[in-house]
Amino acid sequence: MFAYHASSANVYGMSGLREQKKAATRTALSWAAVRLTVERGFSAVKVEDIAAAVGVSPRTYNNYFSSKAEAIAFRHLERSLRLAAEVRDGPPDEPLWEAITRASLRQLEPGPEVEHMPPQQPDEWPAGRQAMWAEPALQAELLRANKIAEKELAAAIADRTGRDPEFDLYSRLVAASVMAANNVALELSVEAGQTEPMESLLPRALRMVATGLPTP
Amino acid sequence: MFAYHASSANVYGMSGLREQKKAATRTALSWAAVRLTVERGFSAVKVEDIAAAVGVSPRTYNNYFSSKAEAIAFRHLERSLRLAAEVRDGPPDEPLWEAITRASLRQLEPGPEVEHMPPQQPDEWPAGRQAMWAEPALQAELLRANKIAEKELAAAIADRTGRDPEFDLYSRLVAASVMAANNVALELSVEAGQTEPMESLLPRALRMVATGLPTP
DNA sequence: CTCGGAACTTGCGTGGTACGCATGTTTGCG
DNA sequence: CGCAAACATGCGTACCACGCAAGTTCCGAG
Repeated sequence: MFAYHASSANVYGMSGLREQKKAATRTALSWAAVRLTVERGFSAVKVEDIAAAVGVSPRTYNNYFSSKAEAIAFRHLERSLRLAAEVRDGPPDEPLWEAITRASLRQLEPGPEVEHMPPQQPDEWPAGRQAMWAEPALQAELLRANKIAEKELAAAIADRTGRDPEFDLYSRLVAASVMAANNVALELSVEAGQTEPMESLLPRALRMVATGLPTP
Repeated sequence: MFAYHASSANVYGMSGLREQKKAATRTALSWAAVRLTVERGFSAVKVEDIAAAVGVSPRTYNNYFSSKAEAIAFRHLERSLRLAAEVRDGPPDEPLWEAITRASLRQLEPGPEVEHMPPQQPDEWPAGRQAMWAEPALQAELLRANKIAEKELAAAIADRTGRDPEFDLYSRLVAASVMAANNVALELSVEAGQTEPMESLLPRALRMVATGLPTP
């Protein structure tokens, strides 16, 4: 919880050398956690391994993340928070749903950390990735990351439309529905047998929730 | 994970005396976990306490639930699964969104287990309840329960509308949006300062996601 | 430049959790 | 009635989260 808040602060303002180092360590830990989990499986990865892979003590690991799942979900959280930030910082005259669609599509682009991409067996990556998502403890933490981002998104939407972010039903419903559309599109595209690319599936889903879901 | 699946089986078919006892024990454990957590706070409750309150060994507790959070979230899961079941088992000629609204409102009614209601200090209950929901580990597990129910709901909707529950975008979007509306309405009503009762807030939210969310 | 305090890292110790395994007990069914 | 499967339990193990105190690094004021 603390780690989450501290991190979101780092995403925006990291002035000193100290904070840059902290952000780098947190990112490295999260990335190592993901990589090792995909390679070996969740329960086969010890906290000690993750810490060792980054070169810090296990105790330090727990200063950044309060659980194994949180470390893995951190990258997902950052991506989701970028969506909210994109909506907030986009051109103010842009129609709301255009901003949302643009921001959602932006999430698909790989972040700036993929340069460290070290999958030694890229062909084994998808299977491990799928196994990772199937882990209950992971699912729970990823959903929590989504909800944190949803709260930010609701605030951004309330800002844009000049509403009280605290008590407004519309902002919250839009935020929740947008996250839902994103998740549904992602799940569908991950599952085998789906041919439609995210670039068209995601806007389609967003248009559906925006215009309504009458019984067909 | 196993506990969740076994339980959903019990909700529907529990024929033998054996299965009834199992269901009773699981419900008792879950209820004890909730009660103790509300009274004392999450981290102040040991697994040992929950097991002792029900009269089983700590080891048996872990045969039913694989974590403290899972036990607490179990009641929430059951309620959410009832929503999906209501939609599935409602009159087939009922319009989809009417069925959804009816099923959602049905969730608000207290389940059949409230007869065991033992809050000794009912005035302290709301505060403890709110503290419980604020616990990160709990949030994560509750969200996972929601997602499990969402999957069931999507299947029920696909059934009703004669679609393939596996690859259909519409069913999943409706299910996800309905859960989102339920959650948003619940959150708003729980937070202080909200005067509108759930009985009108929830249908309003559902109508909004059903008919669309254009920029106001 | 340098020095003092704040922030960060680390090792140690503690309490708690999850679960495999083996054993005794209960239940359902032929 | 009696057996096989399911279940409860105790024990032991590995792991994890975190408080505390000591050492180390960084930043900025003087």
